[in-house]
Amino acid sequence: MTSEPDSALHADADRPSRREQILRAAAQLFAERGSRAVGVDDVGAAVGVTGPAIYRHFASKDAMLAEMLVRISERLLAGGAAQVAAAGDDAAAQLRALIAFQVDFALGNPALITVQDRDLGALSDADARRVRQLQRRYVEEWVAVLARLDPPATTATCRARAHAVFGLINSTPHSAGRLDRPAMADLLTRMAEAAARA
Amino acid sequence: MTSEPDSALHADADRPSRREQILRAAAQLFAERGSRAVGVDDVGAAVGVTGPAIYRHFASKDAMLAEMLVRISERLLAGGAAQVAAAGDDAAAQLRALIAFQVDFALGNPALITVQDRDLGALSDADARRVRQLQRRYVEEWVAVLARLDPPATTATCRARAHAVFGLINSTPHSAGRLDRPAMADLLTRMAEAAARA
DNA sequence: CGACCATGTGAACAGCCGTTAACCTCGGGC
DNA sequence: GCCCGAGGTTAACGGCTGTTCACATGGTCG
Repeated sequence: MTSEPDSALHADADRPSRREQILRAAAQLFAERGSRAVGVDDVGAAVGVTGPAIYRHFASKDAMLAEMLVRISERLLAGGAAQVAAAGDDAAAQLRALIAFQVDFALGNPALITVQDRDLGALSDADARRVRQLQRRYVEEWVAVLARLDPPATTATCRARAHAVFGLINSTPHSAGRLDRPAMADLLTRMAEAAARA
Repeated sequence: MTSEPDSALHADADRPSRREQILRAAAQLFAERGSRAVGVDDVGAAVGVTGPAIYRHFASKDAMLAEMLVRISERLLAGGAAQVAAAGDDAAAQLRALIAFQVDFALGNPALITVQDRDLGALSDADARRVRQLQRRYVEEWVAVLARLDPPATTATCRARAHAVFGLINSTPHSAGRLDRPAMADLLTRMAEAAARA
């Protein structure tokens, strides 16, 4: 499930493997219409192939979605941890780093953000558990930083704060387009920092 | 489509009409699993009837969803406009009123909030247009207030700000439970006000 | 050269689910 | 007392769609 010779070798190459093409196209379609409303034929057509060809690369449509969501969660968790580690011991700097990271991710991968919190429910119990665990660990990264910034606050409060900030930043996909990316990044960053301390 | 003798007469009575029961149960189920993953039989079972009985009250499953979303949008728009009107001429007070209103709505109707932005895509083009128009008018309510509070800001910026604040407040459903409602309301209100001006 | 594996195709299957049809029942007005 | 409409029920249809199957093809390696 975790080891894929393909993706390790040329995942983001100029000519990504069919597998990667499919995952990307599927993410886009899932974000637009919802995973349940997208047929296997649609995904195939998006990469110039018929529907059943998908099964040469994935065990099932659900497996596709599962891999997609697990990857996102892993990228977020790894990235978040890295940001905190790289920001030194200053909690304020850590928060800024986390926010910048999340803003960048959300603006750079609107489709993934959308799918992640819309289609989590479509996963099998086992897969959903796995994704939720990764998400929780990512949230804990934030909670730890927020707790250091506001010691008297309870953990529950910090968690709620973190979720609210996610909501703020991840709202991007719903309002995309009107502002160019740098301006949007700037605005979201300022808003998130203000909200995180309120 | 808009006139319903039933709902006008005893919509929120102690014993709501079957229609209302169905709409409520459906909202709950749709929020939990997504409208596409919920069967007509599930909705029926939730109110103690069989699936096809639904068709005595709604033309189709889609019509159910449509009515649900239109109603939410209308409630938000009407409520928002009322809040602004009642807050007098002070833009800051208007913003506070809008935030309090949205926070209250989100905490009081988490299922509706979830369904509204997850299942909009499942509507027919005509219905989707109608809902989006109502939503846009509600957003404009916010944009007008935000513009008065920060005159140099462009309309696009204000719109982005409004969407971000919605994201912040509406994140509630995803993090519900850990904090009791008054505490959550307080936290979200403070965060939203801080974010709206950043 | 020949065998093989990866990849793709079109056809067919199977199950789910929205919707309809035909039939029941009960409470209330002429 | 009878009729009728509102609201339910069960059974059945029909389409959509995930998945599988049998078969083609083309590059690669022995």
